[in-house]
Amino acid sequence: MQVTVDIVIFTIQSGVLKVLLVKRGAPPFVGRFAIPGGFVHEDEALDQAALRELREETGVADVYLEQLYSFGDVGRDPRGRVITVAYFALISADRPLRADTDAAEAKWLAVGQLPTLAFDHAKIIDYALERLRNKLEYTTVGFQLLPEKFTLTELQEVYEAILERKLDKRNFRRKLSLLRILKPLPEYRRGGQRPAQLYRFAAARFEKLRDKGILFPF
Amino acid sequence: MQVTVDIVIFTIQSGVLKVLLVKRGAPPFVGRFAIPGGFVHEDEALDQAALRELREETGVADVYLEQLYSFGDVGRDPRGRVITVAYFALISADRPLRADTDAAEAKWLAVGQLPTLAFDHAKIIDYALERLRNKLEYTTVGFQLLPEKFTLTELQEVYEAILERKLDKRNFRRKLSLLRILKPLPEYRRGGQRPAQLYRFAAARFEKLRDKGILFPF
DNA sequence: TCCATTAGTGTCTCACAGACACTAATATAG
DNA sequence: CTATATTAGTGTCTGTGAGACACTAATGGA
Repeated sequence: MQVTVDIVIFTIQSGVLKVLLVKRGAPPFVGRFAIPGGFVHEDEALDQAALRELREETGVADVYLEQLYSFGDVGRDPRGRVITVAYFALISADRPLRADTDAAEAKWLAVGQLPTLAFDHAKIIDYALERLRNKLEYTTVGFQLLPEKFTLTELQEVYEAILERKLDKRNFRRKLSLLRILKPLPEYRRGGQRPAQLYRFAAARFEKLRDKGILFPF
Repeated sequence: MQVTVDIVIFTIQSGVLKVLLVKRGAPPFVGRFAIPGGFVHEDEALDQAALRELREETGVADVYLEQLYSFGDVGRDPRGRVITVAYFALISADRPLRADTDAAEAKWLAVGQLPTLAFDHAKIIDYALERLRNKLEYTTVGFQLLPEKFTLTELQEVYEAILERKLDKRNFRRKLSLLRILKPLPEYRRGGQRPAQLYRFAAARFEKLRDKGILFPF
């Protein structure tokens, strides 16, 4: 029995949630898009395998990565019995992928408009999306999709892109300020119209809140 | 690479949350308790393998069963590289296990007082417990641990056993009655002092609520 | 300097969570 | 048979947080 890891890698580009897909160059499913992944080596843990694949495909290392679910239907890979442990990862829009040999055929596609995918990867992405939407409501994963410094509007756009609905600006900001997990910086983002205050995520404060059982209310 | 499924099976006995464990008769970890499990066959899906193991170990079939997490550290099985897909199952207290050949050494142990377990099974149980506590708050898994007909006090005791804290009787009942997912039966449980009304779970109503995004508030 | 655009701010209402104490129905002991 | 112990069952009040809602502030560009 063979075991692979496959990784659903999300990012947000211009307010649209996208997944990283690679075009397959070898059978089966030649020419189809698939999520990046590969076989687990004999001497590496599952998480390590996922990290390795992520690094190989994107060149990035310190990203949010979490195991999603294992898919093991009998016919899911025409080559034989292959079980895959799916992961999902979030990377911020400001990190360009390295234009690598492997990644030559890698593309970011909007989750709303995916073509027919290889294997059962459509199902895996659906599952990842569901998990992402749920986690958004009680964790801080949303911040993983932003650069270190961001404006409140940018943060709100991340939530709106993932949840696929508009949020009220005043309510959104009120909730965030009650949580006290953002640190305002003495800097502003200029270039639009009125300059917007930049913030960074204060992870330490969040840890304390979570220990008290206070969750993230979106 | 070998793949197993392991199943954390919970039940509640006299108000105490228990896990089904089997004493190992063969190396490694002879004599230690482990959660039931076994190798995934070449021609069966993961879920099927879990169902089969569950049936073999307990003799019960239609129970709540859900994939938990996959554990694949390199050294977790001294026999070699074995990845396990862990499941968790809930069975109601009124279903006796068959006293089977396999189950000769099977025992229900309270989750609070477990001995040292084989493999990484302590970690797996911890993870299952966490999942169970979380799911209790937004799903109806609690009902899976009760027989078809039950009293409100019995239901509350299930919640208290899993969450390890006392709940207020009036608040508990008010919330349940607002959800309208219980159907009162024209029967009473006698034998204690004042007879208690019996209820059954009205699954159809719950589905509607969940579709509307209304969650389970405990 | 006027206008278009994006940033930023407060109140009110409603629903739900949690704290809290007594009455009702039966079983059992004397 | 009566008293007592035990478990079942019920309502109110208060505080917190979610969601609906509209205007002013600061800048860039025409």
